[in-house]
Amino acid sequence: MTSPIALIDCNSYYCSAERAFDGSLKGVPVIVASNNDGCAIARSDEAKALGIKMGDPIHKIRDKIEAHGVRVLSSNYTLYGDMQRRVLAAIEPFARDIEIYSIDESFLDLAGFEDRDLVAHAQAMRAQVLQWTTIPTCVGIGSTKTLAKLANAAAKKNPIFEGVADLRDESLRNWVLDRFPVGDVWGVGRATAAKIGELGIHTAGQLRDMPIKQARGVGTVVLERLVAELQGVPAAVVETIEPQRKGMAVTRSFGEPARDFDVLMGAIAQYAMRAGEKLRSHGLVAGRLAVFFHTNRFADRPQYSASRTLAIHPMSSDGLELVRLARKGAEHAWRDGYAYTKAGVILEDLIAAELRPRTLFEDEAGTERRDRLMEALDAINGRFGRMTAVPASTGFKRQWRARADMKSPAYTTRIAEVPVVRA
DNA sequence: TCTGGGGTCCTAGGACCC
DNA sequence: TCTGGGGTCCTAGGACCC
Repeated sequence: MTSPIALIDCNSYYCSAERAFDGSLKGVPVIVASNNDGCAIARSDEAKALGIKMGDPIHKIRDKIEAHGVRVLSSNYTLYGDMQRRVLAAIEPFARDIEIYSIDESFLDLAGFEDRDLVAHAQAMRAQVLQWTTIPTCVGIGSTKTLAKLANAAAKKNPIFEGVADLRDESLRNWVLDRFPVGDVWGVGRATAAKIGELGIHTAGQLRDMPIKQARGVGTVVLERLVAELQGVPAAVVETIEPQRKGMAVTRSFGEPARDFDVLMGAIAQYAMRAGEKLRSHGLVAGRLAVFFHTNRFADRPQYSASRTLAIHPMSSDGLELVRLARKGAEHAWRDGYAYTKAGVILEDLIAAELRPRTLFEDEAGTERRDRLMEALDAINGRFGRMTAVPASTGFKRQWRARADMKSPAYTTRIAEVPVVRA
C-alpha cells in the first residue's frame, strides 16, 4: 500500500498575492502581466469569467480591460517569492515531506497521516494558509502524483469538492476520470492530446484504460509512465531533496527593439552578469554558455534568429568572463539591418564550484582576485539593489529595458515599501 | 505600438571508438 | 567475389510544465 500524496496549489497565485496587500483588488477582475507587460499570466476568477485566457496579449484585450475595469499589474516576482515562503511555513506541519514543485504548488507525502480523515486534514491546512497569507488554495489527494494533480484540478473546477478532492475512493475516482478531458491531464499537451484523440481517447478514464504497451508505442516512456500513474501505480515519488540544477537562463524581451550592436550587447552584458550572479548564489560554476537573440516573430518584418554556444574554460562563475564569451558569440552571430526584440544568455553544464576541475597552467592568483571582485560586486548589488554596480558594457541608456509600468511595491522585502496602517 | 521567462526530460542521429 | 557490430557520448529539437 503506497502512502497518499497530496498536491496543494494556490488559486490564481500572483493575483492572490497582490490582493494580500491591496484591498482595492478584492472582488474585481485582476490580471498580472508577464515581463514587459506583454501578456496575461495570472487571472483572478473575475477575469477568467470575462473570457481572458492564460497568455492573452494585453494589447489585444485592451477593450475588455477598459470595458470591465480590469486591474492590470506588472509582475512582482520578489513579492511572489517571499509569499511562497510564508505559504510553505503554513503547510509544513501538515505533511511528512514536501516537494516544492513550482512557486505556487507543492506535493506532500502524507505517510503517517493515513489514519486521519484526510479531507478534514487538508481543510485545516487550507485554513492555516489562508489565515497566515490570505491566499486561497485547493488540495487534491491520490495514490500517485498524477492522480493527486488530477484531483487538485477537479477540486478547483467543481465546487462540490469545496476545495479538497480525495480520489483514493475508487468509485469517486472513476466518476471524476470519466469526465476529465484528457488534454487537462498533467503531462498531456497539445501534440499528445491530438495523437491519442485520433485513437478515440478523450477522457482521463479512457487514457487510464489504454494498454500500457500501446501507450509506449504511441508516445514514449513518458506516456507509458503516465498511464501507469493513472492506474494507481506510482512512476514517480515525492522528491524531498532539491536536485542539482542542469542549466540556468537569463532571457528578456526588450521594451524597445535594438538595431545596433552596442545596444544589443548592452542587454546581453547585463544578462550575462545576472547569470553569473545566479550561478554564484547557488555556489555553481558553468562549463558552457549559449547566447541568442532574435527579431519579433509576430511582426511582419524581416526575421533573423541566431545563437552561439561557447565552452567556458576553465569552468567559471565570473561575470566578466561570461560577458566576454557572450560578446564573442554575439559578434559572431550579428547581422546588420534587423530590429531585435529579445536576447538571452543560457548557462549549461553546471557543477558545484568546489568540484570544479582544475586545469593545467591555471592562473590561481588571477582566479582568486576575480572571485574577490565578484564577491564585492554581489555585496554591493545585494545591499543597494540589482544593477547598482555593473560593467560599462551594459551601457548607460538601457533603452531595451523592459516595461513594468504597473508594478506593485516590494511590500514584504523592502523596508521603505512595507504597507502602513494608519489609525 | 504593444505577444514572458525559466525550467525538465526524452529521442534521434551523428561522431567516434574498438 | 567478399566490406561488421556494438557501444558511448554529444547535440539539436520536440514536448511539456508552471
